[in-house]
Amino acid sequence: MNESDTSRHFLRQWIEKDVADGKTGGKVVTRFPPEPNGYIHIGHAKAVCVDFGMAKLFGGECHLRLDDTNPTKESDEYAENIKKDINWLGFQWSGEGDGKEPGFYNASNMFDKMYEIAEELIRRGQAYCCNLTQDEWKTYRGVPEKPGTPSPSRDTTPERNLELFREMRDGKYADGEWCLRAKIDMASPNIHFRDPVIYRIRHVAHYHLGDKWCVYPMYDFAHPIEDALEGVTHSMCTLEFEVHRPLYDWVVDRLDEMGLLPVRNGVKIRTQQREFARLNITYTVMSKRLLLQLVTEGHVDGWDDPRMPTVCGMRRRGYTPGAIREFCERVGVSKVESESDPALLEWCVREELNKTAVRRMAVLDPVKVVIDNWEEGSREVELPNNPLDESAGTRKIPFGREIWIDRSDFMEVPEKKFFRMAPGQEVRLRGACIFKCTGCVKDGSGAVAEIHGTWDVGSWGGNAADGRKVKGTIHWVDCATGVKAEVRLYDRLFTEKDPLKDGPANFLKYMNPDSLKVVEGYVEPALAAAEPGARFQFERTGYFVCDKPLVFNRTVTLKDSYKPAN
RNA sequence: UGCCUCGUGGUGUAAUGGUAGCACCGCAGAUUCUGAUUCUGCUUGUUGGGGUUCGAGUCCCUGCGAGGCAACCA
Repeated sequence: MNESDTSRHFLRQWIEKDVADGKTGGKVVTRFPPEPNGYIHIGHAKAVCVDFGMAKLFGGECHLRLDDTNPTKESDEYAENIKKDINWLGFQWSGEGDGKEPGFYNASNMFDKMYEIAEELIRRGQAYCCNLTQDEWKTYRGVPEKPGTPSPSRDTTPERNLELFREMRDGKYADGEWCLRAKIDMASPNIHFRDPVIYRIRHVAHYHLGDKWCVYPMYDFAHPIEDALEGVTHSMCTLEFEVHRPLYDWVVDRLDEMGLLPVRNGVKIRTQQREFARLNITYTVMSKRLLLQLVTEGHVDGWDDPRMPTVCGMRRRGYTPGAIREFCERVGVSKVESESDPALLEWCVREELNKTAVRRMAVLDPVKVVIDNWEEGSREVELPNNPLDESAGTRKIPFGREIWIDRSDFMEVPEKKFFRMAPGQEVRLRGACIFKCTGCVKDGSGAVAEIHGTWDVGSWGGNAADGRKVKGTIHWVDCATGVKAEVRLYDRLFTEKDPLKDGPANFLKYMNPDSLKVVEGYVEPALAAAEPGARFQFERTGYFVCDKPLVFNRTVTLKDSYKPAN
C-alpha cells in the first residue's frame, strides 16, 4: 500500500484543504510530542504513524518533541528509548531542531521563551498570580452549570503580579503557595477557560535542565507555544484534548498579538489543533500508568516483556515495524472511540512474515518415533527456506532411524479426519518419506513413550513411487542431530475483552495465568546458529523470533483450521 | 445534570444528497509435501421517531445510547 492508497480520513482532508488555501506557507509541519515518562506503546505507534505519516504524505516535516514540562515523572532513560522505538518503527524526525540534532526538540529548551511570554501576559493584564489553595480553587472555579467566583487576586495590578511572579521564579515560595493564572472567563461553560493555571511552582530538578527552574509551565500554556514557535501547521492529538482546543487557540491568539507567530514565505503560520480517537485493543491495557504497574509489581518481566503492548515488547515478541505500520493504517483514523480486534494485528504480522520468514522445523512437545526398517546411517533431506521465495534458497536437514515428532501429531485411536500419524495410517514426514505407523509403546502412566513404524523405501523425497496420495504431512526433527532449545509460547495477557470493566483498580484479576508457557523442544541443526532478532516460521506451528541463542519467542501461531472432532 | 464530541455488519473503516462498499473475524468449498499460504463463495449493518427532497447513512428537529471535561498531569 502506498501513500496515495491510504485512507482519505478527516485529518488528511483537513490538511489538504489548508495546503490548497495556502495556509501552510508551502510546508506542512507536524509533530509527535511524547512526554518522557514511560515507554511508548502500540497506541503511541498509531499517533506516530499519523503524525509522521501526514508530514510525509504532504512532503513536509515532522518534529520529535519531548514534552518535558513536568519534571516529577520524566527521565533520560525514557527519552532515549522513545527515540529508539520511533526509529525502529521506521520514522525519522526532520526539520531544524532546537539544538544539534535536526528535527529534535525539547519543550524545556523553550522555557526561557515561555517565561518571557508569561511576563508579557502579565504586563498586558492577561495573567495574574493567585495564592488560593487547590481546595479553595475548586470552590471558586465552581461547577460547569454555574459561573465560578473570581479569585481575590484577579485584579492585582500588573506591577505587583510581575513582582510576585519573579519571586515565584526566584524560589521565594513553596510548591503550591502561588501559581500564575491566565485571566480569561470565570463564567465560561468550558472549565478550561475559568482562569486556568499556566505556571506552577515545583522545587524539583528537571532531568534535562537540572535545578535551573522552580516554576514550570502547564501543558495548556506550553503546548501551543511549542507548536507555534516551531512553525507547526497541524497539531494532531487525541480526543480528550478537544475541550482544551479553545484554550489552545486563546494562547495562539495572544502570541499573535505579541507578534510572535512565525512567517514562512510571506504567510503567517498559525498552528491548529485537531483530535482523533486513540487506539484501543481488546484483551490488553494501554494506559501508561497501568503498564508501569505491571512492570513495577513484577507481573511481567519489564517494559519489553513480549506480552506487553509496548513497542519494545512487541519487538521482542517478533512483531515487525511493517506489520505494526500496516495495522495502524488498517485501523484507520476517526473520531469514534473504538476497540480494535487483536486478530487484525495478528493477521498483519502473519501477512508479512509468511512472505519473508525462513522456514524451519521444530518439535515443541517431542515424542520419539523409531523407523524399524531403516537401514543404518543417515540421509539428508533438502527443503526450501521459503517456498514463496525461491531466492531464499534451500537447506539440508539430516534424517535417520529415530526422529522427534509433536505429540499432538499422533493419536493411538484416530478420530475421523485425523490426517496425521496413527497406527495403520500413512503420513508423510515432511520432505523425507512416507511412513506407516505399526504401533506404540507406553510408559507406566499410560502415556505414549515411543512410536514404531516402517517407511516406504520407494518414497524417498516424500512422494510414493506408485503415485498414491497421502493426505497428511507432519514435521519432525532428527534425534541424532536435533538441538535442544527453549521456546516461550506467549498468549494474550488478559482473559477479559475489557480488563478495565471493573475499574482500573481491579484489572489484575483478569490477567491470563497461561500468558506464558516455557517449553523445551528440539529444533533442526540450522537453528543453532540463529542470531537474536532473526525471525522464522516453525512449519505448521507459528512464527518465532530468536531472543538469544537457542531461545525462541513465539510471535503468533499459524492459522489452524483443524478442529478436533468434539 | 453545563459544555463538547460521537453513533454504519461481530470488529475496524468507506460512501462528502444519487446502486451501502472494503478489510479483519466467522462459515463453506477448491488447490496444497505446512490442516499454513493461495483461490472461490456465503452470513451479518446505517440508534428510534418525525421532517426537507424526485431521492437521506449523509441535511433539519426530537428522543435514545456512548464517551470526554470539572489536576498546580500530559
